[in-house]
Amino acid sequence: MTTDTKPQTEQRTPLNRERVLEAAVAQADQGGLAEVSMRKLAQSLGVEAMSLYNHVDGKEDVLDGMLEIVMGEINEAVDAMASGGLSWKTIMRNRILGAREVLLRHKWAPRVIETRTQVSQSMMGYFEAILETFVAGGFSYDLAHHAMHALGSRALGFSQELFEPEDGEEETEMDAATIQQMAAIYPQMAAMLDNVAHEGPDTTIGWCDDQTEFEFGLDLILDGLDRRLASP
Amino acid sequence: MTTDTKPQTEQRTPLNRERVLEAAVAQADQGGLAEVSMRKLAQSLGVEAMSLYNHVDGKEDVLDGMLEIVMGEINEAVDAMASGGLSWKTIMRNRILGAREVLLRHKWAPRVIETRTQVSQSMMGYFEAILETFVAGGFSYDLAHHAMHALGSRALGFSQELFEPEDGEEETEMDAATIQQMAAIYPQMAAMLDNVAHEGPDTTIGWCDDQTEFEFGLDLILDGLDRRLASP
DNA sequence: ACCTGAACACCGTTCAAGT
DNA sequence: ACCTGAACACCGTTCAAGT
Repeated sequence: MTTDTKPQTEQRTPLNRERVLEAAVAQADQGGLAEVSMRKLAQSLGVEAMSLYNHVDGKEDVLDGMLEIVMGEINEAVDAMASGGLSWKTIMRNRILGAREVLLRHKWAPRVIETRTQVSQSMMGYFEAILETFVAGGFSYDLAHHAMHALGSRALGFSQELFEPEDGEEETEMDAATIQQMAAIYPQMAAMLDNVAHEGPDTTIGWCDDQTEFEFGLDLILDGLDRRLASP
Repeated sequence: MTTDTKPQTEQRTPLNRERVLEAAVAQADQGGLAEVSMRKLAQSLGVEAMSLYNHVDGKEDVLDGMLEIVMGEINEAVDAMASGGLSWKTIMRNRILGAREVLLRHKWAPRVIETRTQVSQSMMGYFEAILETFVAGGFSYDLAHHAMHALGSRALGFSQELFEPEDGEEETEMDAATIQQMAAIYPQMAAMLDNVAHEGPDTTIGWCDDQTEFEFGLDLILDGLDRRLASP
């Protein structure tokens, strides 16, 4: 090993925190959160699981770090949107829909956010910017506070969908027999499904346009806030 | 063993699905979801983990069953509230706040709901009743559909709180130094915290009245729906 | 300074064996 | 019919040992 040629095991970049976290994000983006175990993550980096502990404090630290990357992307995408001349409502809408676009690239992120026990720096930064927008729009701190609670996870671009199949899962197709059976027990549900389904191309439980529904709910809240701002 | 006296190992009730699920709910209510592993659950029933598989299909089936119990409680508490003469908005509000009360007794339930891949019978029943209320209130199926998406998890009585510490965790107390340090980086956040904190008794991150905030957000949405109903 | 192997204390689950 | 012990394939993590 006195030559300059590569040894048979190529490990020129000697692994560091950043590379570990980027690998974790890539892994989760591709195969879901289940693919991010210390062992599988190490394997994807060509190393043993125990080596990761030299660069990272443990599994929780990996998840924290993954979110830092995502929040970084969000803040980057969203800070450009606070251009002057627009109403607080437009700025807020753009910001939140911008955050949503980033989260759609990292579908695992909401589930990780929900399990954090500490608010991270970058998340605080995001909410500071949100709050700035409210205050600049004339909100009292009290109303701004209510507003942030009312938005909840919608501020970050996601909402709890209760009928959504898991990421990898396929949507449950419904044949005519199933629908008829359902109609007997849940007549209103069946009628609504029938009504909405006929507007779309196919008859599935996943018949909803997530983007449309997200914007409907968001606008409902923003309009509501606008009204309380006008007449407190 | 020909006598009628108890044998030394008392196992007169010979274990069944219902008892397993009830034990699981009790376990989770008391010690959190982490206490519901097949092994620990079995131990609390005085039995080996493998015995559970005689009454239950596996861990996922246990979680499904636990939710069935919770949804049963919700439906029971809530069905009494559809009394005639009240506006759809009042009925809906009472229903949802009723569901919320049940979920406050089972803090683990939202996290389980989020991980379900199939919509259960009792959950469908709940949403059927919600939908009935909308329809009886004059909603088109289209608007009712939007409304249910807009409510999201709020329909069941919970909303994604992003700054909430984990159930067992203690709230992060903030001393004057921390607040001052925070004020430098997040001035708006600090100002809002300061403003809201002075209304309450103590200076903590958990300074928010969850019930008040939940109702604020809920009313924002219900009022918004009312307006779209009046002028479509 | 970084990586590793063996080990520990947990998971959920299967399967053959007991009564 | 119900329960069990041993085993399998996974977790996250610690610790002493290697280079």
